[in-house]
Amino acid sequence: MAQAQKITPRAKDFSEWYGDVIAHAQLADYSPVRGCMVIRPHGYRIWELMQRALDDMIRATGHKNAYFPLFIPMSFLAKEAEHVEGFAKEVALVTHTRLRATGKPGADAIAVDPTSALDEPLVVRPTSETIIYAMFAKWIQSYRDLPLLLNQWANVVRWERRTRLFLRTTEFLWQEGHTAHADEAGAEREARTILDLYRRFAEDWMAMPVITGVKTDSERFAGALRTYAIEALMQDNKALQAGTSHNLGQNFAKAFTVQYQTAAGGLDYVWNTSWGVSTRLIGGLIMLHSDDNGLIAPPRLAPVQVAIVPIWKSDEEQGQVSGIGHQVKADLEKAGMRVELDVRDNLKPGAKYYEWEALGVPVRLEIGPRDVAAGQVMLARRTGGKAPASLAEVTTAVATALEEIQSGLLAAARARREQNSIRGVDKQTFLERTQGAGGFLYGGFCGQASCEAQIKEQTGATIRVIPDPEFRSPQAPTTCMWCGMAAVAEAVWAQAY
RNA sequence: CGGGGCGUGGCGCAGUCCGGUAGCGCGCCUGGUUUGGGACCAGGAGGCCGCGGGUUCGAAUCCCGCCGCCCCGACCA
Repeated sequence: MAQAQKITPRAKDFSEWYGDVIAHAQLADYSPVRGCMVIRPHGYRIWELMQRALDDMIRATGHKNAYFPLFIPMSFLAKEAEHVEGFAKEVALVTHTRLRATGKPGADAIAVDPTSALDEPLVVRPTSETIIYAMFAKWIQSYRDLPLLLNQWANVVRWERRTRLFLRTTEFLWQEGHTAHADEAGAEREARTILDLYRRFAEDWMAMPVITGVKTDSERFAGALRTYAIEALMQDNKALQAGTSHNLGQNFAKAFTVQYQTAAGGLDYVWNTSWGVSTRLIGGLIMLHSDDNGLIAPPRLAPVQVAIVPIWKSDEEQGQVSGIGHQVKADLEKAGMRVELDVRDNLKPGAKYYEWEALGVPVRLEIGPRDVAAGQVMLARRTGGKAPASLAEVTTAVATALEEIQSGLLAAARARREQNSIRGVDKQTFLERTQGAGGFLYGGFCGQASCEAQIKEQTGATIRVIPDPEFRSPQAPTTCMWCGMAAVAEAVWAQAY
């Protein structure tokens, strides 16, 4: 019996499983350049669906899209002290503009033309604060120009030492929002609005429950006053920072002289925010929902929501079930669903099932002669379960299934997260969990950076966030779970991607 | 940058210890029979054995040098 290459089970090796799922679901492939990936059509479609939903939400909150250049003068990066510090070690530089033929054979046939050296090297953007605020300085004169609310969809490059498909690639796609406000309250409100937007997107579209909160200084964005984040817990009990929203204060405004005249006639610096989510979200989606049979895509972001597999023996049956398949496909598409009809005749139905499962398709409809006779189709859910559905009401049945799968995935992920969250940890429990099962560990924090650093060094766990009130434990911890000194806040620790 | 693996048809691997001119499974192509959970038969296509040197009558295999990739850590969306 022919068997396709199997996906490594999660329990055996989570990393291998992750890579296998991506390969089997045809989401991405390794590129010839180390650390870069090719996003294949099935993976890119997920990104497009994410983009569409997020873009609608970003517009609905008053933001406009723009596009800033890939190249940034190197000197710009130096203008904000913390910012350089944070990114200097991972930027790609353009130093020359030409190659020349050498007349040598093979790989030596071309070489950098030394006469083409740039006077000032260009940085390939690792993020766009510097170039955007340089432009803001030109565009903002008066309080009447504020707030300025922009977003861009772009690629950025960070020369990370170690990469991982979707989670940390040298080049990645993202959206980065950049705004300017007249006062601190405006910037703070904006940073919070976006954090909430990200949270809604994660939960409503990705079926990914997140906890929100503020980062400690050590995890703060380079150049920001405060960094807020949404954090999700993956199936292996490691945390994923899924999105960040920064209140930049006046740091960049001062570095790039972004000033405006106040209503009273004075001159003041603007308050900025920046925020982003990236193709990393796709990695989160994979690690959150998928199983040993491959991807499980939440219906709202599934490139294919319904796969129809006709089953036949004779030519006559083939014509019949295919005909009904086409009809069902048309009906579902009319209802706005993304549908594929699998009429390939070189594969048995079972082989097709495995394929569509690996691709993460939430609902599969099987139509065979027996179903035709009974006026029904078989509706199989990627998350488990198979039942007949009347042909007359198949659209409703599928729509219901998709909604239930979507909400079921969110509920399951939330239950798993809560099961793997421990509140009120003491040092002993903390050590046990970080060496073993992992998960979100809630406990008191003294606020000392040195304590935080020691915990990281000894356990690999970091404070993911100081959680927002909604996520805090009913009883606030009074002492630091590590050093025993008075706690200034409750923190959520985890080992993270 | 440290640690561990690995580079052999598209993919996954065997062959390497003990040199003799490349093999298996999947996939692919053609034809036929099949089709309710990964079909079968027959015929076929496809390989600078990572790269460069060396030893040898002869190198995937031995020696020297290089390069690359994946996984694990330190750094990060």
